[in-house]
Amino acid sequence: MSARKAASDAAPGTISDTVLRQFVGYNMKRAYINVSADMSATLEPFGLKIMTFSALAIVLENPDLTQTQLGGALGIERSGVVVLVDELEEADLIARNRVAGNRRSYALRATVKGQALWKKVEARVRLHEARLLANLTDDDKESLRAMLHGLGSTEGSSDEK
Amino acid sequence: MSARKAASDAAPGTISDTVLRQFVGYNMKRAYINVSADMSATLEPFGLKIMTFSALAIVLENPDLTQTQLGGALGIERSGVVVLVDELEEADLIARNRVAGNRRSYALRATVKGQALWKKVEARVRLHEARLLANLTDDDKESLRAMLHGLGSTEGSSDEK
DNA sequence: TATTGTTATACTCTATAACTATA
DNA sequence: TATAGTTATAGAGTATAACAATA
Repeated sequence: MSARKAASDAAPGTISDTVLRQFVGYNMKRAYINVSADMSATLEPFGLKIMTFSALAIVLENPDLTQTQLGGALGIERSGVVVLVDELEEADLIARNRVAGNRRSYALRATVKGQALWKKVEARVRLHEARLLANLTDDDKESLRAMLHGLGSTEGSSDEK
Repeated sequence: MSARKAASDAAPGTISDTVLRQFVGYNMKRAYINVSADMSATLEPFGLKIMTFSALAIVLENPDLTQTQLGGALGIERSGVVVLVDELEEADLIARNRVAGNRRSYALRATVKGQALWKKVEARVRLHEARLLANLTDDDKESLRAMLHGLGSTEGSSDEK
């Protein structure tokens, strides 16, 4: 017999992915699938999804911003913002306030209920991330966060020299 | 005046996301959006997508594996594997070979064309990742890759104590 | 004319469930 | 009965394009 395993009758777990695991992108995709699933499960009891959670955070930090600005901050289109804001408004977590002198846009602001919910959710998410990253030192966690932040900013380094 | 800016008439770029950026998960999502867009653009000239690229890699590394095994390695359902394998077979990059003694499953194997394409694509993707991570030291790149690998394995640390 | 919010639509990715042909 | 592959379908998430109201 050769050293090559007969993959077709081997157990599922014996399949290797050494080549793919050399790429940062592949590891990032697999990591994000796990992290986002955990995050979704954490938010679900609060009636939030990843994007409504994110939108709520931006609105709290930037009171009276417009929907277009919210979309810019979240990196999504205006049409997508409508859905998020609808959902948050429906849950009475943020309000579409009219702004004097400009009837085209809204001034988005978190409600008292939205502020209260945020405090609870934020604490819960922090706890959850701490568990998720329990294997890492504090330095490693901060290093990971910072490197991802660098990769997640506006530029994509696509082709510009 | 106070330190609070009037967000509603500020330029779009002035919206802050300091709170969200504290979370690893948010940075990972934003990073993955950028990285995957870059990756897709890199693969497109080769007629590959992220998942067909990944599937090709797994098949090359595990000749004669089954579709179910491929799905296990990629973390997707069997029904999704069919689409990927259809696409790779259509492009003559892998073949669904019959296996003696079991007419239920296929033995997947890369074609000569698939092997040749892989060499070119792999080199191109490596180059691309190097550019994407150009701001990081070699140690940082490896550290990032390893931490993501740790987060992207089977366990999700959801609720088990 | 340009901008803000909105709606309708479509596309990508993936899971679920039901089916077939084998075992 | 159980398994491998397949098919149909549905859902989530998001983008594109066209539109109305307003600037």
